[in-house]
Amino acid sequence: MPITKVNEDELLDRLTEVFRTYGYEGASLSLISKATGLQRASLYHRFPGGKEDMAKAVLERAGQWLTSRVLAPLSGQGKPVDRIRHMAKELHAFYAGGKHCCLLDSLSFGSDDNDIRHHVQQGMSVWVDELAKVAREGGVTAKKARMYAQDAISHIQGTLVVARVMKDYGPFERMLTELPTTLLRK
Amino acid sequence: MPITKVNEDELLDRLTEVFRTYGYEGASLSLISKATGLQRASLYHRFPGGKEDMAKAVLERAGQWLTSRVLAPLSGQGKPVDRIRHMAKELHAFYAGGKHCCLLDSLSFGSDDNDIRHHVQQGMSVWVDELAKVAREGGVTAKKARMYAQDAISHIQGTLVVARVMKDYGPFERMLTELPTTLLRK
DNA sequence: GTCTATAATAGGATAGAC
DNA sequence: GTCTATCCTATTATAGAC
Repeated sequence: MPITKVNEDELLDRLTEVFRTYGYEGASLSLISKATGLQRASLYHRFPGGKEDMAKAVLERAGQWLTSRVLAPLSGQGKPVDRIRHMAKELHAFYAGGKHCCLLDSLSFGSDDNDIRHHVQQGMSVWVDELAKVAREGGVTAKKARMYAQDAISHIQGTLVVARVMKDYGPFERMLTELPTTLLRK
Repeated sequence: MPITKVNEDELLDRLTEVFRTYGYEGASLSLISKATGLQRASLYHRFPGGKEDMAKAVLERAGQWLTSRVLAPLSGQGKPVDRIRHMAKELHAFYAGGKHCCLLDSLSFGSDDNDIRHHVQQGMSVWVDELAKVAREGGVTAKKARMYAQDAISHIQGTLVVARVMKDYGPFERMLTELPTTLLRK
């Protein structure tokens, strides 16, 4: 007999799914309630701050995932090219081959000065920095490394937009394949 | 003495601004009313179908803009490389150097089977096709031309996401500069 | 920890005067 | 064509029982 109807991990999975798909404003408590199987009041028990708390928890968890599964290996042992290949494999799983949107996209609409957007910016910033670092270790000059890192994030985000709009996952797959080469080109 | 408080063009400009920034769900009638200076009832007089009508009109107009200012010159006279350069210049203006989001991104969230998303897909599809055409004319094989066109759209969308999140417009600018080369590379 | 019930507010949309 | 006033519904949020 479980103490909670749905455990923390599964709850956050389902919350993530809703925020990814509908964006912050589109993710109504009705949708969230349906997706999680919990009534409004139960959701407020878990997230006293309401929807904003939920979105922050979702972002926090995605950040942890990125850090442990992608960024840590990226700054770890082995040849830079192999570490980038590893990242590509992890990203393929994370975004379900392009079928999942990126929270950094779906949660970055709305007014400039909101708390969620600050979290989003932080997440993307860390990612760019780590990518630039591995490119430098691969022999790319500091200036180019930063540009390539930004371009890589741009390409990831862009192919995910195309995937969502066109239901064409080819560009995303291709981008991942080419990532080791494009990030380390001289 | 004007018959209308705001003319059609300016009205659509302001509607575009709101939908771009806040997305479909985030664009409440209160926000729209404030941004346009028109009361709810006046908006319904102009757009009997309500918010959905407004979003469709905004997409329609953006599509016309794209067609006349970008796609027509793209399939016009002159060397392919010059036509692409021209597109880059127009896109720079259209997206205000990266400061404006793309409607194809902000309006593509939500449930799969909604009318708006179909319009969005249509718009992106035409754009990809035209880009592929000019790449072919530039001597790129049909298969590669399609891939390069998808990549170009991906890169445009991705740099706009990065611009929105990071407030860094460098990647967008760079992408436009490199567009003629990347689209026509052998 | 989850529920039903309910309050309070914001959202989309309409009627009718000017 | 625009307005004020109003309606209905959906949304966020809370109270209190179990």
